[in-house]
Amino acid sequence: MTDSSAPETIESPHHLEQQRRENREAIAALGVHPYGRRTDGLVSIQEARGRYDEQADQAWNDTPKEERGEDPRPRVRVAGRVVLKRDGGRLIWMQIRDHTSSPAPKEGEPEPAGFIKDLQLAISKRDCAAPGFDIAKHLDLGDLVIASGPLMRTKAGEVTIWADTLEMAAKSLAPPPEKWSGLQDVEQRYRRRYVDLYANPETMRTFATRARMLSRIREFLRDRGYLEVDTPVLQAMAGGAAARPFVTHMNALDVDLFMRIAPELYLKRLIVGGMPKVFEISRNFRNEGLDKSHNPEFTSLELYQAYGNYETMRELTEALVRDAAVHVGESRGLLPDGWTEGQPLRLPFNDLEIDYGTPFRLVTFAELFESACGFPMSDVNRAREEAKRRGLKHEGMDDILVVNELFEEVAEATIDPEKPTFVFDYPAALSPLTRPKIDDDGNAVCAGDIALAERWDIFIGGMEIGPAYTELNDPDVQESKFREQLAGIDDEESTFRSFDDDFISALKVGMPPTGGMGLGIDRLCMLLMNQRTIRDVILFPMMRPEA
RNA sequence: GGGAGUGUAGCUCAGUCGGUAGAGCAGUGGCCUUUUAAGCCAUUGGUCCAGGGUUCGAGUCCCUGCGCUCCCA
Repeated sequence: MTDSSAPETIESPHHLEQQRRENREAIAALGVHPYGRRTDGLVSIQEARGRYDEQADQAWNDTPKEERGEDPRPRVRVAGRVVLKRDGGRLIWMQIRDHTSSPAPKEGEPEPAGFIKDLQLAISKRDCAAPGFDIAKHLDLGDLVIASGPLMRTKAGEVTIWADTLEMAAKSLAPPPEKWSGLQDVEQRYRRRYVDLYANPETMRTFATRARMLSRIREFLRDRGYLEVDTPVLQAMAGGAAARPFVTHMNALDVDLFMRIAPELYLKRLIVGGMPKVFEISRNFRNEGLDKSHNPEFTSLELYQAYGNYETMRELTEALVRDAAVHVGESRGLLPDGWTEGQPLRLPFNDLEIDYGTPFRLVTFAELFESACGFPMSDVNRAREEAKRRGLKHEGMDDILVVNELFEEVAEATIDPEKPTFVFDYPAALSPLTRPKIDDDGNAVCAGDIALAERWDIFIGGMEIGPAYTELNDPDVQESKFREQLAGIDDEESTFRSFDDDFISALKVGMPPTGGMGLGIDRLCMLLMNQRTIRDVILFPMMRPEA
């Protein structure tokens, strides 16, 4: 920075950054590199606290200074971000934070499960080796430091590293959020997640839990013999779901491609090829709106099992969701002591207490429709009247779409949100990739005139978490389903019907009877981690680009 | 798309009836070797989202636009 530009810099809104640059220079002038170096032997704050030895500390304190020999107190080396600093002249106190630690709860508030408090450092002019004390003098809140020394407890009872070395790990040039209230601005929390993560440790906990949940799901599936695979994100045809795709262009081949809206049609090709049990935890992309349960890119689990059906998938899904709930509940300290299979396991979600422990509820589409609407879904004329009365879309729409509209508006709302619920046997016309339901004699099963399909959807906490099918494996029926066009279908639904010639070819090779399911991972995270919006379980949610 | 709310210092927020822009934290300069959101003294820091209007005078009232949040579709 030249002298001529200095006045301008001081006038600029970044004068706080300028002051930090000056502190960086002061540290560099001590011969210390302000951005640190490789450091081995670090322990987390959680580990450091665990190593504190009360007896050794007592023994040391009880020994007169002149009789002291080897210091028996455990030594640790810890890295962290300076979140509080109290400069006491020749003794400087700091609190440092890492991914395991949090600020002390406000007065009167309880400590959350697994709470680990930020760690205190004492940097004494007398006891800390040069240039540690001089570094400490020039530290700003937000700087990253490495301290080592014995673990002791102060008069006030605070476990502390009485540092004998203090090293610089990185200078922070950005002014940190307010030390007590953290980063509150919702938009800034998403845009600057790197600040949110350290300033609001609850955010760190949420994403650590999400990662553990995903590991657990993979372990659960691996243990049951499912193979994790990767299928194309860039697809010439976006199939397998009803959604508007993102379009992109591939220069080398000069073709337009779509970002996948679902991996379904590729995973089924793998079943054709002879992989018996596959799953993919995939990022899908849907060019639609943003709201508290929709992000344009989102994570889902899709899974297929040869020689299974939608019942197989129900059993698996219930076990998987319960297993995830147990593990998340455990890590949040919400699992009742001595919990065993079959007992209620209630996890909070907003105002709800959702029970993942006892068997999930099973209900058919037709039953739910009739109990909510007061007449059977096969009475399509009443359905039309009812839709009209309620001001729902109905004109120019196929009967079955009117029934579906009514189901989504009226019947779904009657599902107990505190009780995970499988809704079975959707109308076949709504499920073009699903095998029609047949009885033991091979006859189509209908509700009145409406043919049913072997599909369920699972609802938890008022959200649809995922569907499952007995997969349609008859290439001729699949081909006619692709060609079938319903009147009044919207653009998104019509992508379901886009004709994938190669997929038909695959089915012609022969796909075994197969059960398949999909599960919205982000929504499952919202539920199990009690987060109100999908943006609180996605590290970098979609935001309008800044101007 | 509709409705409600909101936008003020780096951060968290006040700002009354329209009358010279405020606090806490952070920062800067001091004092302090057991502090706990340390404390004490002094102090820097503002395009009040943008544009227009009303008015002697607008952070405040009106209009338009933009951003963000929540609710509804």
